[in-house]
Amino acid sequence: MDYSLSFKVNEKIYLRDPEGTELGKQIVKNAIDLIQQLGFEHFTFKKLAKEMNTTEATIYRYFENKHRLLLYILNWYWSYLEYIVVFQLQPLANPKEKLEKLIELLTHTLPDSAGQNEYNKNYLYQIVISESSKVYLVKEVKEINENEVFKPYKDLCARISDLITAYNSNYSYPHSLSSTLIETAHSQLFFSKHLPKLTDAGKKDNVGFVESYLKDLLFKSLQA
Amino acid sequence: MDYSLSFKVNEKIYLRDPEGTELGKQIVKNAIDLIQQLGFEHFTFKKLAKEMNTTEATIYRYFENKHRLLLYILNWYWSYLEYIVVFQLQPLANPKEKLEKLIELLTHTLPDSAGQNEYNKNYLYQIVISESSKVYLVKEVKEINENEVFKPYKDLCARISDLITAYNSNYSYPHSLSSTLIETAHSQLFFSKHLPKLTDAGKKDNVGFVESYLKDLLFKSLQA
DNA sequence: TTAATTTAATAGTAATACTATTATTAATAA
DNA sequence: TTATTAATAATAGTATTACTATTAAATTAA
Repeated sequence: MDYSLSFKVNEKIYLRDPEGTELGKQIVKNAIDLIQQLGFEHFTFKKLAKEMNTTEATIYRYFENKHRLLLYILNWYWSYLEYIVVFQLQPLANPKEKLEKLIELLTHTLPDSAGQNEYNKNYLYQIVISESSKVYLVKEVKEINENEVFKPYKDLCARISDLITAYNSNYSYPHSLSSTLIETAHSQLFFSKHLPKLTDAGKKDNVGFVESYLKDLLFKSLQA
Repeated sequence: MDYSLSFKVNEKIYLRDPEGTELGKQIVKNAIDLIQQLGFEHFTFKKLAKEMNTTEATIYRYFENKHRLLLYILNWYWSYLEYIVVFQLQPLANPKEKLEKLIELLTHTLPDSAGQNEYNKNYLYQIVISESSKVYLVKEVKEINENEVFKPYKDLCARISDLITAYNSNYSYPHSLSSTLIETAHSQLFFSKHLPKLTDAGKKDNVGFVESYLKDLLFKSLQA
């Protein structure tokens, strides 16, 4: 098995493949750092260019705009997460254990793998929590979706859906429950940190709290 | 009982109370129409001013920026929704009926009430679905939250939490479940319309689908 | 070695977000 | 009633952002 771990992100997302050049990889790496630092609204190509000692125009040759760059980063994340889910659940014996492990993966930073790419996984997960919904909550969602750029998210969702069905084949909402688990992991982590009154989290261990809450939600939903 | 239905929105949100003048009311009304039409990213004060035959600077005298204007609109929505929830559930006999009615309210456009204000409730609900998370998913959330501008959302959440506890006093996550129901109502409605593979919705009646899904999620979570 | 091609930088423009100043209108006091 | 003050809105800006056309430099191919 040829073990080259690279995720071919849908080429409709970029103008020029950032994986193809050193400069391209640096753009993505630095973008992850800067988006997490500034937030997506305050992130601009000019600031990114300055950070990298290059020019705005150079970045525009790789990505049409900052929305596409964010979409690229999230596609990479969703693809990587699906890969991790598949490989980390594979050795587990039964559907229940698989689902428990899944929740743990959904609520944590991506584990590092034998790593060519050197994206900061913690920053990446912060971006996923705070910025990911901004790639689809836009008026242009229809046109954007036409190029299959949300496929990795849908694939991940379908994968989780299969795990759910394996655990309880009578459950009627496996895809909705999958997307709810993903989205709720993010929103509850965000709320427990910034707007704790919207949760039941205590002062410490937000991650443990969200994990418990989601496991409760999941397994009660799947009770016969 | 003096039945003047006006929601005093936290005055930290605006520079000048839009309820205080005819022009102010028109700004909010037209903003709701235009944000729903263009999406928040493409909405600008210049476009709003043009729509109303006034100037950008005039709108800046009411709201510091478009984020504050969106926050104002959502505060109004959350306050109104809490009011509707209280009054529509009050006559219902038992906690189960109340929770069922709650889900119906969460998944539908606000009902019109004996109405001075003439905001378009359908547009308002579309904004809630597509734009509401953008008011808190920002780097400045801490500073923004310090002025209590998310209080109506927290109050609504606390109110729902009480209904949950009334139904099952042993449930450990009433606040988180409340915010999950609210957020999931929006995301599942959005997904079933624009990214249906993330849901189990059929071709028609998305609202009915989301309603069923949320009721299933809620009552299974609260099973003894 | 020259020509073709790729790549990146310069130098823009149009739109957006916001503000300082001035003009106009309305309210109040003399 | 008129003068003064205060409130309000419009004009005319600036700085930043988002994006592009053109040119220069570097690389590769003939």
